[in-house]
Amino acid sequence: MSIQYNRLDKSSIIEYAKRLENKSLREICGLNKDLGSFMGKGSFGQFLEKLYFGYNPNSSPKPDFEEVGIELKSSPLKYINKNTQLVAKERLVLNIINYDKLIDQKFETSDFWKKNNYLLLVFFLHKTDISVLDFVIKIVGEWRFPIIDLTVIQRDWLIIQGKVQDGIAHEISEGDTFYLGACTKGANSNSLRRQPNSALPAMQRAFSLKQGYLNNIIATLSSHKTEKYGRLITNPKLVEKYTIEEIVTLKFIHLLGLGEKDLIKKLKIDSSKFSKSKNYHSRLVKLILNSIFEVPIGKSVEKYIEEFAKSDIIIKTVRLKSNNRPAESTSLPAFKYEEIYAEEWNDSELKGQLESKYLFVFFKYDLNNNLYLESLGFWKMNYTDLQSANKTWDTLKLLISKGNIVKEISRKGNKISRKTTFPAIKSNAIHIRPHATNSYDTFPLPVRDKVSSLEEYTKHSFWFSGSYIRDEIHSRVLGRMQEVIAKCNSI
DNA sequence: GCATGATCATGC
DNA sequence: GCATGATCATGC
Repeated sequence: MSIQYNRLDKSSIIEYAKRLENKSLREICGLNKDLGSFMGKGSFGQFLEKLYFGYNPNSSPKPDFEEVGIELKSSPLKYINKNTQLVAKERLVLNIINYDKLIDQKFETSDFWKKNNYLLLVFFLHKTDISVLDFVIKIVGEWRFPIIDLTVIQRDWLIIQGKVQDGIAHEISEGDTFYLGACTKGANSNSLRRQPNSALPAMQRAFSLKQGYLNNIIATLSSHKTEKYGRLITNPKLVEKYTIEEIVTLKFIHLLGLGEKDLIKKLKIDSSKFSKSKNYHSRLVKLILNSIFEVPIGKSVEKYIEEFAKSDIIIKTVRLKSNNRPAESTSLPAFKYEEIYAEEWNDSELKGQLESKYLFVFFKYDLNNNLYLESLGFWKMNYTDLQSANKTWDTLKLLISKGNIVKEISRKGNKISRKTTFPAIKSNAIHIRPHATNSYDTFPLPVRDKVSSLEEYTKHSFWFSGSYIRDEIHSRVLGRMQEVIAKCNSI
């Protein structure tokens, strides 16, 4: 095929790219044979550049279409909600961070901004077991960051730069930031890099757009856009003055210390429909958030409030006893044994969950045993704890792959109770517990369990341990909230 | 009173 | 019918 566009003309490039929609590379490039190795994560992008746009993939710090400042990026999509909705399969990985150069840069003239301020995005539907040449391209469009997002992104960039300047590039986490992350690039010790201001090596990282942010881009570019969003940040002036964290905290100040019943009364919440549910307090918190942030009925605050959706915020509600110990540990969604068996830590679901940004809301029992709203705030797991979670995950994976799940079976009448070998609560940040409707609610095992001979086992999930919530999460959230309030009071 | 296994109400 | 976000129940 011939390549028909003009590198010096923006609209010619965009128009040419648009022709990809609803076609595969094989179709549009008229290929009738395979081209060797098509596996590997970046290969779609490489073929797109080489076969369709006719230039060789490079790792230049300049945009791909240098003359007009456009950077070409491709990224996989997947279907969710029973194949009705297309969403990003993963974050969008941008340029690799050069730690040495980053520390002296200004955002406006940084490598990140020079390369990525004007993106041409090609989203394709990912499928396993087919050649990348047959992936169907679903959405093509140009993207420039809206000014209101840019303040958040610039602040994110500064947070990442700050960690590198402080010699803690090895402690960077995606949970540090809202829209722009710094994700690891490469899976093993070959991916370690030198960092300035510290002798410790750091994982190689690249700037990336969070999955939630990408989903917002997808909804915006997609012609079927029906999603409506609400905003925390209603104008650029607000976000110049306050961070997202401060905006959320300030909205809550007048509710802190209020008892459950007062909150329900004050915000006119109807909690009667779920008063017997075990997730009562979580539901109550969601309704409180809906009321404060004016979320329409039937929508969730995580998906409706644009800033939460774009930064993949996970909301958790905890009841604290008067000694600050949580009444219960906090669960993550149930995992599939087969997935743990098949995945590596760096691509694991757990790592993704633990690198997220959380919004924790704490209720506490007063001396009369009444619950009141005590504190709230954003939290992300630190580097050391993430490493300890990695060990817990490794242990679990080993047990699953050896079929060493059940330690002991006991019977009482017709009730069977089983003890597992799974990592226990101890002093660990996370542990593993059942998470099922009952013990017959199971997921298949990749390897038959040796003791019980079971081929499927009660659903389990990872839990944040009670002592970890008290010592790490709650104390950080409370301290941070007090700092934020003090700072805002002084403005 | 904690650790651990078991289970629940509800929404989509 | 299952995922969700938890709490309940029991033994040590």
